[in-house]
Amino acid sequence: MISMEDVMTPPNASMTARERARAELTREIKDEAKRQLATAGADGLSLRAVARSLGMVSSALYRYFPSRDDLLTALIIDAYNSLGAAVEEAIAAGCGDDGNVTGGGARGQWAVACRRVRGWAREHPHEYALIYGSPVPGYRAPEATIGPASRVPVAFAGILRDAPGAVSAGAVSGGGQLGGALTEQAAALAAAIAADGLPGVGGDILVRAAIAWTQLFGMVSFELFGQFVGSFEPADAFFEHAVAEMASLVGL
Amino acid sequence: MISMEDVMTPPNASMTARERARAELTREIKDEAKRQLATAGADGLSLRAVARSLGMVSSALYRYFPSRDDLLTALIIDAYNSLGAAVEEAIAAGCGDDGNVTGGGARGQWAVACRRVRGWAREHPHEYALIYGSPVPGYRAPEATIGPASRVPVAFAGILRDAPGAVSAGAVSGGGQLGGALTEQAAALAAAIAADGLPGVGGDILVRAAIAWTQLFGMVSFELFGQFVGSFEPADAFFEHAVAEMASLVGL
DNA sequence: TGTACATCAGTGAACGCGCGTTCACTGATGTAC
DNA sequence: TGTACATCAGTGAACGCGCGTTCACTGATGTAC
Repeated sequence: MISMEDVMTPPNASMTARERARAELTREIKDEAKRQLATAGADGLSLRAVARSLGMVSSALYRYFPSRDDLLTALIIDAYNSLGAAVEEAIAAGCGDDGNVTGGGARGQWAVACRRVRGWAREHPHEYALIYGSPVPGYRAPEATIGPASRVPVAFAGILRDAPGAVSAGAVSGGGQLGGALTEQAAALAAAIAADGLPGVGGDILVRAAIAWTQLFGMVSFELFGQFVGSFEPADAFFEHAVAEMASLVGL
Repeated sequence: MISMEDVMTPPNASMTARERARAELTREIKDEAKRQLATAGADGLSLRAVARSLGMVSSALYRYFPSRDDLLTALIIDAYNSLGAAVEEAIAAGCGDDGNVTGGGARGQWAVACRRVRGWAREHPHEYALIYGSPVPGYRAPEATIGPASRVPVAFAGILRDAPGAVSAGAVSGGGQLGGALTEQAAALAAAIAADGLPGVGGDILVRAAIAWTQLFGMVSFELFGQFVGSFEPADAFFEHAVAEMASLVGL
């Protein structure tokens, strides 16, 4: 069996030549696989084609990934982490995709985070499709993807938590108080997040973060998957407008 | 070549036996193909497997669809039309998925339309993935899909148009006036729609409809594609809450 | 420092599979007179 | 109403292709003494 460390470990001075070669080739295999996603999609990802591009024989890949699905899983985890890190860094730097400094404050952070998500998606459309597109039939994402997948929503919740006046913002403009079932789900989720070491996020904030999060990814998916063709394409102006509207909706 | 009429024509009394058989088998092929989408996804859709299930030899399908891509196109058009009709009917009837009559008015219509979209998607998850999921690599949707694809957004725009006070609602809560580029795109789109025979929809309304539309499909996609696992699942309560919030956002 | 053994990476052949599409064909259905 | 011909539906064999995965193997790298 091949452990997660094989997939994650970066090259390191204290490694043997064998270990260094292994880490490097593992990365090269994933890089080539990502390149192939672009032309064939997740379904068409072929171990044989990857091996061919790397000048290896296809059976050699089984030294690195025990099956095609494990390679897919590694790509999915990489994609979530890449997007998550990009968003976290953008929020921390308070800097947009285009280099524009957007005035501080939670509303500015919100805009910056949205732009970074869109920017990342446009830079890596096939990795985006891999994680936010239709599921690959017959493939079930293992537990290990859950953590990386939550980085973006958690980052969004963080923006809302740090917003002035967030604590008392139980009721948003139009929806009134949360319903009973939703309150329970949100509280359970807040507890789970607190147990993971990120306390201080109220359930109502999580609900608003989820609304913002779904809206944002709805827009990005529509743009990337071609639903805007013939209407709001290019989507830049629409995106900026919608981001501003959503900021107001979630109380920023 | 096989024309679109072959794909669309329903059985009819004035047809010859041959024509009736052809219409019926065309439908059966599509039905079986839809069933297979569920297990294999769009990429895995196989002419041979469809033929096998129908007790035919694979080459016989070429009498009905000139290639696998043409069959896919027919399925996509069917799916758009099925969803579009469901939403239009729900709005006209003012009745929700669950049979609840939601009080009249634009806000009630909005909720009913949203529930119907979600309901249809949950009833036909694989057809939903076909039209709103990641694009099938190597497949380019032909022009013929554009009309059916626009039925839902047009229906949403219709709700907003008929809302009291819609005409003067140029500025929504948080975003202020539309930017220049967005105003132009919206105006062009409004003109295109008017030319198609559905006049009276202002550009600002189209922008709001698009915001609502992306939010709605973002939620439905997240639910169907598994992004809510471990948080707002089941998504019913969250969905209802978000729909109410969005109604306010778009001025209903 | 040098040797003996264990571990690992990569090879090449093979297995068994399913796919889309073409083509010459047979037999049934439709049409024109 | 009956016959002659044209059109169409479905068959079965074949082409050429690529895939994931297994397995016994060779040679290089690492480790323990």
